[in-house]
Amino acid sequence: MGTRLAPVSETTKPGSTLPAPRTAKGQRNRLLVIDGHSMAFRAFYALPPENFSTDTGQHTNAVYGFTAMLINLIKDQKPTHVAVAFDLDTPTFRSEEYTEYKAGRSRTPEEFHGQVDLIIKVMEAMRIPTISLDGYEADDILATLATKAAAEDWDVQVVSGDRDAFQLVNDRVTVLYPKQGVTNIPQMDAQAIEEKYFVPPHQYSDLAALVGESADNLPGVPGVGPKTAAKWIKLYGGLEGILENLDSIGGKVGDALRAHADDVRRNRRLNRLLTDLDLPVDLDAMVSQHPDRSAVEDLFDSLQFNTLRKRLFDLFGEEEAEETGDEMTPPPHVVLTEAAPLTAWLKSTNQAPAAVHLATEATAGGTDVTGIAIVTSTAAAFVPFEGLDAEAEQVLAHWLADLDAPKVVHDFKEAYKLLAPRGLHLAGEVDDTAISGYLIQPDRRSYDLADLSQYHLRLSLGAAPGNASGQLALELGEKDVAGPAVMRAFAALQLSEHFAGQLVEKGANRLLGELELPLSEVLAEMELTGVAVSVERLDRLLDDFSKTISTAGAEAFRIIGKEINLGSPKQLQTVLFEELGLPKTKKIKTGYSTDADALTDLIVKTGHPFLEQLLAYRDATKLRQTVEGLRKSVAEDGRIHTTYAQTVAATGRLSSINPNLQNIPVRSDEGRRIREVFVVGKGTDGTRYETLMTADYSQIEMRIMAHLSGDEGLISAFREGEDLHRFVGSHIFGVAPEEVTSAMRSKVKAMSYGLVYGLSSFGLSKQLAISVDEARTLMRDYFERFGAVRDYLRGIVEQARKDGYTSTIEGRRRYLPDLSSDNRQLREMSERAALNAPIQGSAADIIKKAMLGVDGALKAKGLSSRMLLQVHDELVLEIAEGEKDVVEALVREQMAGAADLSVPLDVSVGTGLSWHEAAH
DNA sequence: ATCCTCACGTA
DNA sequence: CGTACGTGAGGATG
Repeated sequence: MGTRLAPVSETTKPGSTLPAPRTAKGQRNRLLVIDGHSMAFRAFYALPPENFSTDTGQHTNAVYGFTAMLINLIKDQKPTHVAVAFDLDTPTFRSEEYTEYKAGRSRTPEEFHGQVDLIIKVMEAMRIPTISLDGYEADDILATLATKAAAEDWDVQVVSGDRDAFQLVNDRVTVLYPKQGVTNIPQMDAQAIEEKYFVPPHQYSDLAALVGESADNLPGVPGVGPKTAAKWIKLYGGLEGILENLDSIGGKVGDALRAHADDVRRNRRLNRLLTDLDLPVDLDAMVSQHPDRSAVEDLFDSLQFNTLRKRLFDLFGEEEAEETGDEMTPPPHVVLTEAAPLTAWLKSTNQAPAAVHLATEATAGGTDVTGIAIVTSTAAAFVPFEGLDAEAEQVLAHWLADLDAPKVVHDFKEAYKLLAPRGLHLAGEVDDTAISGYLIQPDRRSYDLADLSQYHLRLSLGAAPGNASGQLALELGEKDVAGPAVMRAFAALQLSEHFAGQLVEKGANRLLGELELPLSEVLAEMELTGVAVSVERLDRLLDDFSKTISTAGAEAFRIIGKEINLGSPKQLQTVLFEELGLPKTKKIKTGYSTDADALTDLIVKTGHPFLEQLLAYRDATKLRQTVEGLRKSVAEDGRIHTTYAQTVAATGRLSSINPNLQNIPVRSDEGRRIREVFVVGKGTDGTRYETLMTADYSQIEMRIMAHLSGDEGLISAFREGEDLHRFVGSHIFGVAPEEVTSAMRSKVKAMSYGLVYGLSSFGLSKQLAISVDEARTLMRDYFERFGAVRDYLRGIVEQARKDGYTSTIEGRRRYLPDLSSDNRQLREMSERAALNAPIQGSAADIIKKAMLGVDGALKAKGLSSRMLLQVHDELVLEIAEGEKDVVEALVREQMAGAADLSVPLDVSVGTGLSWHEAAH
């Protein structure tokens, strides 16, 4: 949405209604006005477009440079008022008088397109007015504003790359004229102009009329430069005097002047900036405001301006924190260390929802809990752990574990894990604001409490406790532990109330209460448990892979006759494409790709021996890297404790970090050896574990596709337990199932899975190394046989475009606003996401439900076996002695029963002493 | 120190 | 010109 304003016919308000020229602080107002197009162009040429583009191919170098410049200017100049003026593409009075005006400029480069609109959007998000006026140039707007503001005794800074602005300079007005790029913008005051052009600012336009301005395609008098022009101006008191005394100027330049006198008069008419336009915006509307946080978040997200976002928020952050409204403060808190008052306080909450936030402190070993803040809508308390008497701890422990004491926590799983080692069990969770925030907006970058509070509540929490400023306070012995923790608990409570309505509106309440919240405790337990590894095996693998690396590396160096860093794509590009002169591969941002696909291609084409060694080297380094990471992650207890991120994947999947146990190699033999290091653990409190068990869904995504599309063919294939790809292949190729060759089967398999991702015939052709024609025929035949699949896929996108979101079988939504973007790449990306989200997301729903079921069944039966890992469609369990059969039965039952689809959910189960052995 | 790009592992 | 992730190295930037 643009803010370009239509020309106005009414006169603007008289100057008397302008705001007082002085701010409350008694300082003079400072207006910063910017020539938008001119600075956008400067920024464009200062930064290489190829380094600034979004994933969708929109170039952003001008937007970036402009925004960075603006942030710097605001920081340095501290204006009280800001505005940006833009030219329109319509004719101006200048081009109407002189058709050649600004002609001869080279066409705007392709990469510049769209960037001015984006700059306007940025201005909107920053709450800076943008002004343009039909028939006039931005410079005229600047001149009018500068004149008005100066008349009110304001200071004015005009930012423009156009020298015509120099005529505006006076005691109050300076011009910031970029020398080079957009970082070096010297101030041009009267003195600077006089030094450079030998005339005072008010006569600069006289001089420019004589000399000419090539940027505007205004030719001057041949042979006359600034020095001559200045001499004449001085002599005759200005251009008027010169033109009156044309005849008395001698020499060749005198003749030239007489010959071009009309040009000079025209130049002077055109370069005079108008200072009396009727502008539709008052000066007081330009008062500097804080950016619209959420708009900036969203916009900078799509522009991928991560650094700038930080710089912008840093700039406004401090002030904003000061301005946090009084209504957004927690109730005053009491500090409770004794049992009686604690009991009384907890009782007085009357079982109203209480937000719980842990005060923590970073220690060498990790994070220590120092106390707990408990905040209800009417009261707040802080319970420090130090000095807490045993009885009080009992009271606290009881309350924390009380299912009837409803609690709001931000990141419940983390709190649960922090309390567990102290023997404290956290229960009664009614909301986790990280998760509810995620369900409402599943594609946010961060669900940090401070970010969410800022975004949803406009509440600034300030820096997280435990940073540098906290440290300083600690040294001074006055660290306030309770205050920040209470504040954060309060923020979580506010957020929870804020989210309640939205959750209902978005149909996410059940998903939260019945799936995600209970799951967070299950995940917490899995993370605490961890998975046992054999350090000996890890070390052996490290050795083996290192040997392969040295051999392959040495051989690679021998072949090319020198040593380079094989891990540097840049150096590889030089060797491959320049020195060895191999054929070019697919283009990437920084040149030509050296990825495995490209290298394999090159092997086929050239058979160069270096490539093979390089691939072997790459393989081995990747594997070693994985092993090294695992090695570093082994905890004291000999187990690896991953962390599951429950609010990261926009589709509803979990992700695994520190380390990622969801991407342990499985496809190659060498890679699979890594799965041998994950072993059954020893067990502790009397329980002995005998084996690992893996249980996975077979072809869950295709089954969901069959269910959602209702395709009779697919459904009956699954119901009859046929080999899906063979079945589909026989239909597409028109042969009996047993006549489907492995080549046919793999084509069909690729296509089936491709469909789930929104694969195009082009993509299919590339993946199968067949012609686009053949791929197209293949797809056509597929859809002919399985028409409901095509209808379903089409319907998904249509529905999502209409609703703005897709839904999974459990009602989990993914919002896809870009489905109606006019940027094709953006739109098509969203279309593919729309195809995939219901399927991937439904699979995520199903396995999450299954995990709750398995966990519940294990507990109900009093078994000691436990879940360790989840890898999207697979669960890994550690089986206690004698429990194998009963666990296998319950796992099958719970996993298969996690959803009621029109096709069965097949589960395959295996056991073994290592993850590798347990695979099947 | 911090950010981005490339490459590559999984489902 | 196939979705969803996380990690680490190199290299450019501050």
